[in-house]
Amino acid sequence: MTMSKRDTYTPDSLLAVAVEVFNERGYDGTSMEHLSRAAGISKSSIYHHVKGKEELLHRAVGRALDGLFGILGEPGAVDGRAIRRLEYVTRRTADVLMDELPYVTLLLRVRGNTTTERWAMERRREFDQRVSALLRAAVAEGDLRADVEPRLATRLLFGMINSLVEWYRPEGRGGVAGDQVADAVVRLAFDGLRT
Amino acid sequence: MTMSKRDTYTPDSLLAVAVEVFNERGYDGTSMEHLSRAAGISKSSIYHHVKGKEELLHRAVGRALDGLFGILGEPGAVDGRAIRRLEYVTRRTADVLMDELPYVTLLLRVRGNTTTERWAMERRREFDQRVSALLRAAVAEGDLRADVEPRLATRLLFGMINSLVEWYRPEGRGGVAGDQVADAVVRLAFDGLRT
DNA sequence: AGATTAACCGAATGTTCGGTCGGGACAAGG
DNA sequence: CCTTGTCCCGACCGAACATTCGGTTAATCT
Repeated sequence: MTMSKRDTYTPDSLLAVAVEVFNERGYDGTSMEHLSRAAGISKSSIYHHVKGKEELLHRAVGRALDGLFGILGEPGAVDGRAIRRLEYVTRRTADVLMDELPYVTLLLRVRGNTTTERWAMERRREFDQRVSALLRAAVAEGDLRADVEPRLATRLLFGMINSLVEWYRPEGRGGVAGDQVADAVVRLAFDGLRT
Repeated sequence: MTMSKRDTYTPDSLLAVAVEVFNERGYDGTSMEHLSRAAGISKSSIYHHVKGKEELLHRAVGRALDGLFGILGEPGAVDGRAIRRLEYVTRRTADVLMDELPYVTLLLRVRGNTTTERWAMERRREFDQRVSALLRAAVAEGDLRADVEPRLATRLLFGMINSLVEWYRPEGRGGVAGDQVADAVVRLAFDGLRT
């Protein structure tokens, strides 16, 4: 049987706490003191698990980016007609956003003040470009409206999806199920609000 | 003829500089030192024009909120069928976002750490609720799809519009004209991407 | 039992923060 | 040309900041 070890922090479990605080107060607005209080250990103990504040940020945005880029390798994003692949990526991006909500939230808010933040922004732009290419392909195949510039359409599409991090809260009281949210995203994005 | 006065800052012209820096580095990530360098005057001189960092934030978000609430009083937002009013508000919100870009950008990024930020968040929620009511009315009149929860639809709609602040840059090189952007927003929101 | 080590802490480090203070330059009005 | 008020500066302050350090505790290993 499994031994019950002392209840202690790992870099990852500490990360989970830190990311919550980062999202509440903003990365720059969060002090190590805030983190220590939220984690229930002293400020100096945090440095036993991670090198510093920026390592926590790096781990968080790295995890978010892994989730997003993972989508692009899935069969549904690789095979089939472009519009179907775009629909798939749209839905799965919404899924990943909700599954990895705090990590992606942090990713979408970095402003480029540190090396880590600039790296995150660059990788994120890369992801956007991959999706933009998909959208252009779908326009070329005649399945998407051609009267809106593809880059503009991509940005508005992501704007809609990414806004999830501003208001979506998992299940529980008053929370809509993730499936319904993802459905709504795909429906509105492709067919619009009108009857 | 008019006298040529000394070239000097007013609270408002200083605000314009400050808001740019706030948006680049984030409010918390911006020090008074950063502001002074960007404005070309010393840190202490800033305090001659404004009471402090937070007053700059307050002025900025106040201006953004005035712009947004102004829309709700315009004839196009008051008279006519609900779907037309919603379309009007959607387009005008996009317009205001682009006209007052740096100020609205700051508004959409506050996280609630200070009194000013919490006040801004509350007034913003108020605006969202006014639009949400409009959307519900349009659903009741049968002009909008009923298979997506109105609150959810409102959030996704705003998500799309508000994303403007993340990428729209006025005219100039590589910048699309504001009119075309607003057109695209309304078209995608109401009729979707599909052909 | 004794040695090792991961997990932790309180106190202190140097740095940067938002903000203050006393004074200097300079235009306008007398 | 001398006051007055505006605009600005360098020097400074206490507080808060991220990080380091020397040492303590308590599991685990031999």
